[in-house]
Amino acid sequence: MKRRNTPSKEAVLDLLAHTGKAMSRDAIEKQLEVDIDRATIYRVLNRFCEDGIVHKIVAEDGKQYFAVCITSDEKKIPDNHFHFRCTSCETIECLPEPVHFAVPVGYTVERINCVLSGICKDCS
Amino acid sequence: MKRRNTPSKEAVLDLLAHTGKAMSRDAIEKQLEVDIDRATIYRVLNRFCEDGIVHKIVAEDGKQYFAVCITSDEKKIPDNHFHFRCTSCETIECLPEPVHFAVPVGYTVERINCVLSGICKDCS
DNA sequence: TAACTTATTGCAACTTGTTCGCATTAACAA
DNA sequence: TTGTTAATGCGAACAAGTTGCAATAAGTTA
Repeated sequence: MKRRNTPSKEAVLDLLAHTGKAMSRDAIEKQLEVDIDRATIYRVLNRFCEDGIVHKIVAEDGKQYFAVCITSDEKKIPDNHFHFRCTSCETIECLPEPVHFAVPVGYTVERINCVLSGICKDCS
Repeated sequence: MKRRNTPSKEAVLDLLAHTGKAMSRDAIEKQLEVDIDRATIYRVLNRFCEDGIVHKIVAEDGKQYFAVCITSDEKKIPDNHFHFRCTSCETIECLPEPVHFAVPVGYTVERINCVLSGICKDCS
């Protein structure tokens, strides 16, 4: 199933690329000038995830947040990185800090979801 | 407000202590012989969290999981530790692996929520 | 042991995040 | 220009978690 370009996809991706932070569906919906349906936003975002254009983080509030993956050219953010969730301004950003871990023998890690939360530099 | 001992609290804590893993509310509810209301289970668990008896993890499925905190005597699990979620047997366990991280200046970390997911040794 | 205070429970209703079915619309290739 | 089918909007459905309230029961005090 080949992908098609639509105004919705473009608007969402533009927004994510500009803010640079990880955003929840309702944050995206609010910041968009155009009105896009809830379900559509989720579908667009999940498609981006499948295509490796954005990645999804689940914070301790149980909500999904989406952020663009940094392209390999200007790779400032490693594949496995920490995320920082500011409980004051309610934003989530990707930290350049890579996640190092080791698991006991026999365990296979397929995905990681690491979120540090607290107060960011702008709010402290 | 002083805490009271009730059969519900005891049953939930016993279960968590025995399995040693982090469990979701519905897993707890299913494994209990006694019938305890959804809301009650959440209230019991959240009270345990407040009292520092159990800790809460939010996995990438957006659900809350609760596990007993290891007491300081036999401290095998450090305060900040990784969690491993097996997507096959759907269990979450605390790993002895501590989480090491550094944040940019100006950031204050108050809580961490780190979950690795994949296949555990029993399922591989 | 009886009376009393209030933490705890069960129930039902509610909120919120996310997904799904389906008919309609619109990319884009032929 | 036409045809295929991916993408959308809408409403309903679903699930996790919370909340209000009246009823129950722990544990303290008399």
